[in-house]
Parts: sequence; C-alpha cells; structure tokens
Amino acid sequence: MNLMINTSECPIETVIHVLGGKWKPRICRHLIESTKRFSDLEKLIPAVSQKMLTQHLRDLEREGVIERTIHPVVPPKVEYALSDYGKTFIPVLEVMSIWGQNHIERKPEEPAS
Amino acid sequence: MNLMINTSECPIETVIHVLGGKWKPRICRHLIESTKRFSDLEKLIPAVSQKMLTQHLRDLEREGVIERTIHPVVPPKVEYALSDYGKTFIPVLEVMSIWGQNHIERKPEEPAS
DNA sequence: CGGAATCCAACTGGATACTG
DNA sequence: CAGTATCCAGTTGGATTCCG
Repeated sequence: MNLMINTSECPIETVIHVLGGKWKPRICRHLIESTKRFSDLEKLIPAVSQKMLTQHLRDLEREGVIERTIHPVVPPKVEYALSDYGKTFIPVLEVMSIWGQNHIERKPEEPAS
Repeated sequence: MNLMINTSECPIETVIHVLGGKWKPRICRHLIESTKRFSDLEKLIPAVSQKMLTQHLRDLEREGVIERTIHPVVPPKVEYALSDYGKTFIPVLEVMSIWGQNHIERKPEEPAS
C-alpha cells in the first residue's frame, strides 16, 4: 500500500476534486448506465439547475472522465458519455458505493438537532 | 454492480461527505499510519488551522471513522486513532489513491489561465 | 435544446484571540 | 496541550433572465 504520505499531491484529494461537486456523483452514475442527453440528465436529476449541470459536465469533461458530442442538427442535440478513461473510474465508484451503502445503513438516523 | 440509481440516497455522495473537508483525506492517511496526537497532526499538516483540524476530527469521529482518547494527565494528551470501523475504510482509500495517482500523472500540467 | 450571464444567499475555511 | 469563540474572505451553488 502506498498512500503517498510524503508528497504534496494527495491522490485521495484528487478523486474528491474530480467528484467534488454537488451533482457530480449522480451525473457519473447516470452516465455509467448509458449515454445521456443534457435534457435527459435534467430529468434524471430534477433538483439540479442548468447552470450547475453545465458547469459540472464541463468539469468532468476537462478531467477527461466524460465526452461531449454535439450533433449538428436542429434542434441541438448534445450527448454526454463516459470516455474510455472515465470507464477506469467505474471500479473506484463501485468500491466507494459499496462502503457508502454500508455507511448509510450503519447510522439509520442522525439526530436532527 | 449496484449503483443504487433509483434511491434518493447516493452512497458515493456519502463517501464524499465523510471525506469532504479540505483536510480530511490527509488526516485519514496519517491516522492509517498510526495513532496521532493533536499536535502531531498539526506538525504533519502545517497548513491546517486549529479550528479546521478540530472540526474535521470531530466530523470524522461523528462518522465513526476515528476514535478520540483523552488521557487525563497534565498537560492534556489526546490521541486520535482509526476505529475498527474506520479500518474498513482503508481499502476504499487505497482504491481512490491508486486512481488518483494515475490521474495526477495523466495530466502533468493544467494551463494556468 | 442546450446553453451563457448575472446576481445573490449559504456555506467553508482562514486569522486571530482567548482558555482549562 | 488541546482546544473554543469570533469575525471575515472566498467559494459554491441557486434563481432568474436571455440567446443561437
């Protein structure tokens, strides 16, 4: 195991950075299932604003995790898909998901106060 | 694979929440190595403020990931250690760390502008 | 349809001072 | 030593409006 304790770069923070936006985990999960249009994601994540959806998609694209394909038709059609590189992220998300599920079940309620 | 697409709870967000503070990944990495005192962590993470170190330690304790032991001596001695439950988190951090290392190497420089 | 631009509220984290 | 308390700046995200 190498946790890179002695480097200034922290790889765990890197992962947090890639996923660290309010809607990025959900976007990734939906794109793992299949390619989605912008409007599909809006329907799948009703609470997200257009601004944040756009911004987080741009972030994930810049990280190389997803790919954006513009189909030059009217009305505009833009599709988002996991890139090949992004697919290497799936096992990481799986491991996180499994621990997270267990963690949710572990604490059935948080005291509200 | 079960990514819990259809639940309102998102287990990936849960992991992000547990680790989602500026210094939490580093705190966890140091505590994986060994039990540490408050002042040890301050030395190991020079840039962290007392306020944030305290707050993040409390957060991680509340999540059950770490344990806080007060030794009733003068001067005060408080030790932080990974709990048994927190040790179940290590493999998750490892997987994240490996992908993160690769991701750092993948993009040697970000355009500053 | 798929955005961009603007303004604003909420939250996060830093600096500093004080304490059992 | 190991905190707590307060104030403040920066960042994140939401609401709204407008556009090719």
